[in-house]
Amino acid sequence: MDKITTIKGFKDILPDETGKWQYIEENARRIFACFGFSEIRTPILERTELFKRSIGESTDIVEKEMYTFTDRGDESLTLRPEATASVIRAYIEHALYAKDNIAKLYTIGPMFRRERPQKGRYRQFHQINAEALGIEDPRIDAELILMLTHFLDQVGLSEVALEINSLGCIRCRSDFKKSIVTFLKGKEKDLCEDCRRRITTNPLRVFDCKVQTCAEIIKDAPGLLDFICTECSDHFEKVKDSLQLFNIPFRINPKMVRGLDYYTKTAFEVTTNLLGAQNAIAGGGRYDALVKHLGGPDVAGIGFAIGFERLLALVSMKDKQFSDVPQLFIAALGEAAQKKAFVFCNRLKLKGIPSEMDYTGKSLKSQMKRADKLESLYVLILGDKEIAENSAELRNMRKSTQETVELDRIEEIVIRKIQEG
RNA sequence: GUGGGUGUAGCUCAAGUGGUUAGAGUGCCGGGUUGUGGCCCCGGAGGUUGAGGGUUCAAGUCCCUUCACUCACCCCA
Repeated sequence: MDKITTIKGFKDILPDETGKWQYIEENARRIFACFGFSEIRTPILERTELFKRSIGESTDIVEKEMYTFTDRGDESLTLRPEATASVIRAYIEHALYAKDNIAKLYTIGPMFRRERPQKGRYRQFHQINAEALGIEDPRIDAELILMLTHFLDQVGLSEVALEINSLGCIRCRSDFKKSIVTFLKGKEKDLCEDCRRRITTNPLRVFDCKVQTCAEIIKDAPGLLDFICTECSDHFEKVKDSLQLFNIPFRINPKMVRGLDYYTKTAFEVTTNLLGAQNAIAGGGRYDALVKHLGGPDVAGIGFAIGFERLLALVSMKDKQFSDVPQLFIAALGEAAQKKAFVFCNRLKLKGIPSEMDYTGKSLKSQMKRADKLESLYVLILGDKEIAENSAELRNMRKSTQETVELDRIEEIVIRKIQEG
């Protein structure tokens, strides 16, 4: 019989890792709440049309990376490859804009993309997303970036860089696209195969092609930042000014092009060089046309996504205690002692004191070993001798000290000891 | 989808050019102590060498096929 295993690119998150996951999540929740964000949870399965319309038909995600299937009859469904589309869908569907002009939302959960797995890339991966809807002011761009960098700093992430760019609005970007296509016309034969394809699919992508000859050619092309309209460039200036108010270091990367069609104006990425080929640990940007494009009101938006697994890989947390250890382990010897131990052990749990015992009736030595392995603070030794004398031995495992306590008062004594530390 | 690397005990890895019964560390279980953890000492369990086929007197080792993992390209978190 063959073993049944996880499918390619999917991972179990095992008990010794979940503490770290919770630590990251708790920090995100606390900090995001402080910035006025509320949690939203949306389904991981959506109608395929949602992603086609928001992310863009000709993007890699939609063209070849989605888990799409036909549900029984004829409806096409897709496991979400990213969160923003779902959040906006919910925002429109429940008319959240009618309750408040401004909505600040975050969500944490799994995303799915069917790519070849490699370091820092999985087919099921997790993201922490934040979206601010209804604010056009460039200060919110900076505030969101401030929240992101503050969060990364709080969870102990260093050696990361912030890169920003402006992609222009729908109008100036499409003008720019045209000028790039014109520029590349006639030079096709010197471009790599991918870039020849990009001319029709996504000409801006030629900018970050790693092939030497393509880089040479595109070097002389007009830059997006020189091309954007006054409104967009004004917006970008204000974002930069606001970032400087908080001394957030950033680098302008005019070649940064984001992979989703809906981005406009401000785009940003937090990168590292410690993760191999996957250098982006967080990315985001403004998407002022998306809400309307998905059938909602004409509302501005901006958001970011943090790659959970990539973040975890970078955060060193060896000094922190992530798992709860039992405060008391009861080593019981013999029938009568086990019965007493069982009652006592569970009474402590009901009082909120983590306690453990052994049900196998093994030797005291092996029970002590288990208590040690669990890193229990105290061990209560309860045997026939103690039962007969109406007492028990209470051992402090850290200090290796031990004392005899009255059996009738053990509950009270143990609780006091534990509270004293 | 394309290319490289790697598959041996739960985990990390050994086994010159093919050659007895595939080893070690760690972890697990037990003993050394009739009822006391860690350190130390001793013992035990645990393997279809990823799978299938081929060459050979003989394959963990060589050849073919296949699968898995992994890194990279593309793209992205």
